[in-house]
Amino acid sequence: MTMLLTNETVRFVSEANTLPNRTVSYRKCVTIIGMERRTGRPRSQESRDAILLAATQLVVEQGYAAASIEKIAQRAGVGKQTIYRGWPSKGDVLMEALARKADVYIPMPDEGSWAADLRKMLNDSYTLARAPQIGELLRALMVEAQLDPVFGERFREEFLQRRRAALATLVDRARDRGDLPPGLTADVVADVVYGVLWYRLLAVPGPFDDQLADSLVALLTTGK
Amino acid sequence: MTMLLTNETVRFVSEANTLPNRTVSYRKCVTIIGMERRTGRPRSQESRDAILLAATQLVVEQGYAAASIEKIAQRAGVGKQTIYRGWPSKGDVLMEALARKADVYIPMPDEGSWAADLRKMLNDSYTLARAPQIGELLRALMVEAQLDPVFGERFREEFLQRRRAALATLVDRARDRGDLPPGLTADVVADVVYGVLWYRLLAVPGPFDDQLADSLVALLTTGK
Amino acid sequence: MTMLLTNETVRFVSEANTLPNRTVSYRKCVTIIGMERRTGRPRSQESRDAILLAATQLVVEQGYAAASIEKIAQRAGVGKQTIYRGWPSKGDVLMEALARKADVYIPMPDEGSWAADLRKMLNDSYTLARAPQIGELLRALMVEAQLDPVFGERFREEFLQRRRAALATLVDRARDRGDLPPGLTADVVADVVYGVLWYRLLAVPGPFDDQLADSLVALLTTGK
Amino acid sequence: MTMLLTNETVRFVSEANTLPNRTVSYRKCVTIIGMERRTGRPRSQESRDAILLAATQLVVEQGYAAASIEKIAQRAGVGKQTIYRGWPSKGDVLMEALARKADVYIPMPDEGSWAADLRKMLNDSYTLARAPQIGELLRALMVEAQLDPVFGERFREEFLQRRRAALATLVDRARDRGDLPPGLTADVVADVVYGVLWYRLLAVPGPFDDQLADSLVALLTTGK
DNA sequence: ACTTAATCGAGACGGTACGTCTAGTCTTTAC
DNA sequence: GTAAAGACTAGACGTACCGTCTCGATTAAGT
Repeated sequence: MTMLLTNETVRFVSEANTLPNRTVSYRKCVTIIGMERRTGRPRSQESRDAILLAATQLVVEQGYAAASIEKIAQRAGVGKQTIYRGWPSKGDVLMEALARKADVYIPMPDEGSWAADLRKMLNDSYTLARAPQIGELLRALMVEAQLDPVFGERFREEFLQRRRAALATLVDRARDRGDLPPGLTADVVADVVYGVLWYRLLAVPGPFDDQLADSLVALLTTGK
Repeated sequence: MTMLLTNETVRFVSEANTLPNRTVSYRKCVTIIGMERRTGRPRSQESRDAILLAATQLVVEQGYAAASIEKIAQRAGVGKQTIYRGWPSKGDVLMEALARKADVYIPMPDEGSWAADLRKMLNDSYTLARAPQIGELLRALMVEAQLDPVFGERFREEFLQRRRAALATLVDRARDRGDLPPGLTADVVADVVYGVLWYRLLAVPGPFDDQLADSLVALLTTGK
Repeated sequence: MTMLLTNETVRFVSEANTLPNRTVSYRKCVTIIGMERRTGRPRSQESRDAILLAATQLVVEQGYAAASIEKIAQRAGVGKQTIYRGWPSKGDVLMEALARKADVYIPMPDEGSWAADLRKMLNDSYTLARAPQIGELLRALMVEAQLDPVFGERFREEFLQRRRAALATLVDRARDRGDLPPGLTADVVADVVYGVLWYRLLAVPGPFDDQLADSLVALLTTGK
Repeated sequence: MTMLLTNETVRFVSEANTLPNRTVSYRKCVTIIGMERRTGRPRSQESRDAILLAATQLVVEQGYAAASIEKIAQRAGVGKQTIYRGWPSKGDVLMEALARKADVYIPMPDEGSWAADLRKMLNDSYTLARAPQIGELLRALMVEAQLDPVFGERFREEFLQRRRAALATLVDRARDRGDLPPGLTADVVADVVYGVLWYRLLAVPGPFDDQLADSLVALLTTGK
């Protein structure tokens, strides 16, 4: 069988097999799924790293508006084409940069009670978002998702929805334990938890404080 | 006959019998079709209106990324300078366009109880945001606030904070009535109400539904 | 009557009236043919001058291959768009630069005899081409004419043919005087005179010497 | 003795021994001068052929500007490196392509008289240049000689000077026979003959006609 | 048969330039 | 006396090539 593998097909394949949601070069993928390597010079991992580092630095130091492809390439000491070859859009660069930065493991606590689970989840998420580099990247990603609808779709599916799904798992577990306040659905919990997170990131300059987390826990653990 | 021929008029004339769908400055147009020409200066308000209309249309029809100052000016039949003269940034144009569109009066209901007040506030806000033109403008404003920090500051103060303040008034009134669940502060209420609103606007493509509003009311009216 | 006016038609009009063969902006053209001026900021003569100077310097100092639009703009302290606005191609920039340099008046001597006229014409032409800056520009123009066929057509019509025509005038006058060797046509004279000129410019690094001019005069004044 | 052989040294050697002026791979050269052959995979003659064919086709079909190394390699089904390995510049590829096409033997007629020799030489040269594929290649070579001075030097020495030398041989022979018009030197003859040839190729779109050849013969055979 | 070594196609690498678009400013003429 | 028109410098966009550099695979010659 002959088959033409592109980044697109690779991404599809990797998702179909529930692989990690990073943009994956076809080279790695074919290694993973056991096919032969492609010809030609392999993509440079050093260049990839330099690009992700440069993108992160620019966003953090000078803001998203200053993070042009041109400047990223220049700071990374890389040709522009190398960026276009590796990612379908600037947003995807940032999404992978964020994944690198915060190894984006989605916390799946099991602390024994809904209140403790929720508290842990909130702490993890808010601590992450409070880190300045992470916060800047998150804001940039949300902006890019609005400016580039195609990337926006990817961002929602690969980033936002996964976090909603993780929270839904906690909710399901709480419901099984009979721990969940009546009338609370996974969607509402996610809307409140992530709504407040993003709203504080984008709309209110101040940081998250523990008091806010306390209030949310109280809100979401109180039966009617 | 003396006649001022520009590339634009010429192209318009040549297309006049076929495809009149180009943007044409009204000034030239009225000359061609024989109406009285306007003289003097009282162009200002019409230009403002045309600019706000053009900005709204572009954002709604083609998305924020397509709404450049250049295109707004062209569609409005206006010089770019007229825009720069009237507003300090593109975000401010959009903010005024939104104000025109939704007459953005901030609802201050007094329905007799915290639950009813909150419900009314939620309904008003979410109905507004659900209107497609308004939603697009809001998304554009939040993007611009991230890209242009100076405008962002203005947007927070003049738009976001006012809405938080209005909600705070309701909370204060409820507290005075002894109606408010214990442990609930105006800030937490605002974070939840507007957090969910913006999160649904920016991060989740689906519309707000009444069920979500119900859940939020339940959440925010239940004592611990 | 409807009429479509473009820069191209304007150029045609200006040529139809045997105006100087410079690329002419429509603004100047309508002035020439008596129409009103256009609105908007006028094109900057200083920018035009800087562009032509920079182009000449780059061609002369670093050779034609180094004379990119980008470098010309940078050295001239000018936006690229200003170049694209003013000339349809890089070749046209060089053609105008040459016109500036050598005020490209086409010598039309009348020395009383075919031999003297020819000698004068040869001296003028070869002296011009021998000047290093002129020679480099001429070589660049001929290269560009090969690389860009559209410009090539313009170059042939507006530059090469005019010089052939001037020489033809001398030949006609000589024939009227009965001064011309039999069997010599204007085309053959032009092919020999300009053929040798361009061949020495492009193919033989050495300069033109007076001896060569002497030989050509002898050749073209001798009856069979 | 150990010696590092490169294409450059090989060319020097081959020229020092007045071998044919084709670009010669060192493999062939060392065979010629009797050294041991190196190991490794031999260069592919099929690739060389495909490259020359592709280059010729691209120049003829789409013009010189379209004949990039990248497109030549792609059309030939060849890696770019194979081209860079075989020729020092694009001009050299074209020079060999021309040699293949027109087997570029330089005609050395001996027709018994200066007039007949010259006529034969003119006919041969002009017939060749009139062939469309040859003409396009010649124009491309002259352009490349201007753009790439290093190749230009090679082109002048290996191509242009050889043709001048051949013509000079005819002139010498004529002078020996007492056949040459007085005052005519080999250089002047070459300047006129090849000047007209290249000028018609580069500057005048029309073809060479026999009448022009007649006129040149008349011009160059007439004593003062 | 096995090693050595240079070539092959392929294609990524850091760069430069292309021609277009927009930002925000500046300068005319028209009304 | 302001508006439209549009030119100005500046710089990013995404694409095409440049000449170089890996890759795995191929192809002889010399063990």
